[in-house]
Amino acid sequence: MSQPSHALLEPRKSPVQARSAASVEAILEATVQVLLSVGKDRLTTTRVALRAGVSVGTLYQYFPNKSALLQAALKRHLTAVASAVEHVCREQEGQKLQPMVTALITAFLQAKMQNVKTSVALYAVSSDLDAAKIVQQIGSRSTKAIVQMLTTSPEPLTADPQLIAFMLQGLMTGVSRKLLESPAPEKHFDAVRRELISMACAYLHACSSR
Amino acid sequence: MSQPSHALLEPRKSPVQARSAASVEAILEATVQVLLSVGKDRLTTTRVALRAGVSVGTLYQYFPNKSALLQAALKRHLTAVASAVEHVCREQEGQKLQPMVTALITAFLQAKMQNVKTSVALYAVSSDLDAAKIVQQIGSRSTKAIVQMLTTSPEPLTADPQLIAFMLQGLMTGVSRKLLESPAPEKHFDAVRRELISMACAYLHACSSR
DNA sequence: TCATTAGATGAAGAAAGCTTCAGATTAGGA
DNA sequence: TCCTAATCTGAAGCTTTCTTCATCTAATGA
Repeated sequence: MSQPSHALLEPRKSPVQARSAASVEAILEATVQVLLSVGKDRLTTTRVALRAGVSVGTLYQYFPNKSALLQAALKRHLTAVASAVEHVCREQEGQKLQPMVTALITAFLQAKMQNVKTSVALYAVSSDLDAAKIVQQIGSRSTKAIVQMLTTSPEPLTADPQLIAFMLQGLMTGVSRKLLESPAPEKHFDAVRRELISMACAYLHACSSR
Repeated sequence: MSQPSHALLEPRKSPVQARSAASVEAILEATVQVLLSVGKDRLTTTRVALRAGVSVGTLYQYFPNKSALLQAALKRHLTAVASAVEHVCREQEGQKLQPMVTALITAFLQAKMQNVKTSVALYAVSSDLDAAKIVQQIGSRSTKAIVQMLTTSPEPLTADPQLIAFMLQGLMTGVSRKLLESPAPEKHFDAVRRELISMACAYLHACSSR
């Protein structure tokens, strides 16, 4: 009688004992693994539970349905990336533009490459109707942070910071996605990072002297 | 006895009479509409057939299964975009870098915005295991065209053209996707296009004088 | 006109997956 | 130690969806 079920996608139960927290963790981890090995279409709750080493019943104790499970996994990953971005942005406030974007891009890429497989696996989830909202929602956290950072730079910007942040995000997500989905992401990581920084710097330079 | 079914995803039958060609067209169109209205997860072959104004049986006369249907719809759209890109690239051979990318970006965006809804709807399909292969396959057509175009410019490039093409594609797809998934794509279309060109030009400028 | 081929239909078989729930097991505290 | 609450289990019901195929209708050409 604690909560009327107004939010159908929230966890049904919060872990109290240590073992249940471990179950939730295992389930989320297994979700990514299954996603990666068989794809979203052939992902079944039973399969996830099996891989997690628990029974389906346990899974449904913490996630009201399959969709919620996928969204939870996605949210977890996106939040990690957004936090990383917010962190550098705060750190770089007041700096000049070039070091700013260099730090931003480095941090973003690192967060994505931290667990390449997770990132790739979750692309399949992210384009789903409801999931897209989550992506935008959490993505806007990054936008805000970037805008805030940009406005603290001593170098004046001629274009709308909001627009610049939009472009930078588009650039980073687009390029990193292409990289992650390429045959050997690690191999070209450094070269791509360099180019990414080079492009962003060139762009910002143009923005601050137009 | 015409063809042994070696390719499970190819159409079962090729339209001979006009009405069947119309059916195929209607089915493909309906696929996108259903995708858009209820999302990939709730897309059923029956629903698509209903929307197309044909029976399920007819659908299965031309597509061996649901997956093939989705892939066909995706392929159709990607091919159109790739063709547009190839076309401008050929057209711009020998030009200077700046007009090149300006034309490239303009053509790419136009192809995507031609039918905004189709593009958005198909994002949900594109991230699926098998579909990802198609995306890469057709995407590489564009890469080749861009590389080819770049190498014909009189301005010398210091970086690997392959890498530059990669970056440009990442930039264009990333930004256009963000735009398409935003609340009002048309509204910011022009501003984004300008920035896109600005960024690409700044980048290429850096590439040709480093 | 009529035979033959192309195309369309949709009820129904079969499979697959989601989700539940009644009962078993484990942990924590009195 | 023993009771209570937390957690786990997995067989099975229920629903949904895919896909087939026997049959009907429309077009083509001789």
